[in-house]
Amino acid sequence: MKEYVSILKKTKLFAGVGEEEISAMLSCLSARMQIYKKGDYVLRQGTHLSDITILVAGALHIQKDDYWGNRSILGHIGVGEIFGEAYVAPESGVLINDVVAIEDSAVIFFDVKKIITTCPSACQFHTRVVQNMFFTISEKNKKLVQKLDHMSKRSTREKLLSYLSEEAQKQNSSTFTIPFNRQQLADFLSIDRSAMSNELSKMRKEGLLDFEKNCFRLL
Amino acid sequence: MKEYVSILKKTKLFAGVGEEEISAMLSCLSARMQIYKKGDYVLRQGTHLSDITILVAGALHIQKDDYWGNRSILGHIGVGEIFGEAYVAPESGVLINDVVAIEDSAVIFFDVKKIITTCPSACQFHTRVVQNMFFTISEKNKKLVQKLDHMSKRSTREKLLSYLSEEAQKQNSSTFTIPFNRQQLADFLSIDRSAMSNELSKMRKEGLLDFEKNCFRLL
DNA sequence: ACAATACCGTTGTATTTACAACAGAATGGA
DNA sequence: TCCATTCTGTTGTAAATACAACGGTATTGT
Repeated sequence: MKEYVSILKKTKLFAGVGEEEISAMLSCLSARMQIYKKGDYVLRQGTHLSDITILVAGALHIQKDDYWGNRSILGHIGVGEIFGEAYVAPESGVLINDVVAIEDSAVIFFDVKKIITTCPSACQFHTRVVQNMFFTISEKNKKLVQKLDHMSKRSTREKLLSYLSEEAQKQNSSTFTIPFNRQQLADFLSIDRSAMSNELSKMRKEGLLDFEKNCFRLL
Repeated sequence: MKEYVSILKKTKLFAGVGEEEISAMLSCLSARMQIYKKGDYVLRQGTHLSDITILVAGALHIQKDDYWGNRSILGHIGVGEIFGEAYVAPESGVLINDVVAIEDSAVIFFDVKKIITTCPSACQFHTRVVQNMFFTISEKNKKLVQKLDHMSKRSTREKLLSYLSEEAQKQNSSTFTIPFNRQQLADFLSIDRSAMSNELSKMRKEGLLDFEKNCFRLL
């Protein structure tokens, strides 16, 4: 786990906390790490989770497959992001999505109860981490609201533009890359892949945008 | 504000805290209350918010209207529920939705920073409230994930069944009422009202469910 | 009590989307 | 390098949805 402390230091969860304090807290909070190969399930729908988790290497998708194999992707988790935050409350029930490694990945699990019930004055930086976690979950919340905003659009084109605009804004550039291939983007926006490809082509013809692979530019 | 302490006592945010402690905390946290008439805007898209808010009377909708007057409803807030939790983080930006009173309502605003930065040992129950708020935001998070689950369904029928099933489960009964009229339900699920009415009728004919006004029964 | 308004279901038509199939390009492994 | 696999854009058709319009029924306010 030691090798990832420098990664943790850069995350929002540990913002303002030094590497040594992080190391100390890892044992104090009885954190455990797990390695996954591309394609492995990190968490499975229907199971319980009482940990908060943070990705320190690789990338994950939070997704769900129905009976007919139709997949819908709830979100993409990059290095430094947390997940499982919707299930920290007691009686929050079971997971309603799978979490899958789309690259070789490493995940650290923290016992949530230890984080929030241990007296914050125990470690000097504990208070800070509690605050950070608070804000992180709130940000996550906003992300979900934004995704709902895309999904509430009625047409394929509107959904695409809504999502791409947000990415451009988030990456602070009209040229940006997205963490999805075509099928994944379609599954993320809950639209048909071929219809989406079609719409992208039309928009390119109309001069609204340009793209190559997963790199896009809004015009 | 005094008259709503008994309401606050029943909320998840103040679970485990007595009425007297709540009264004490209200001033300690410099809470302020605001009254709204049906139809009033509680919060407006594009503005900043650094408070966490709790509804103590009435009902609210979190919604958004586009240029053409098409409305989409993100969520319904009932008495005891919090809102604005997605914007407590510093630099979380401006609101992307309006919050509107759909009945005469009363809202209490708390300064988030005071809640989480004041030393939790100051008031005996402060720690408890911080934990409660933590869990409440997490639950809110789960709610959003569930709504995304409905919205990711491809057809009108699937969206309806997904939503109605969740309501039945939440209210622990196959007979239940929903807090929306038809137009609002359509705006909530991002589908066409007439198509929805049509689909509901079909499902009733098929014996899948029954309904009258906003009272439904799954069969 | 009555008028005005809002709500709900229904229908028909135009538009959009889903689905299936395919070919060329890119990618990855042996 | 070559073969198998995946990824992407395109097309045509079937199916679903959006939109507009309408009448009947509640609801509201005066």
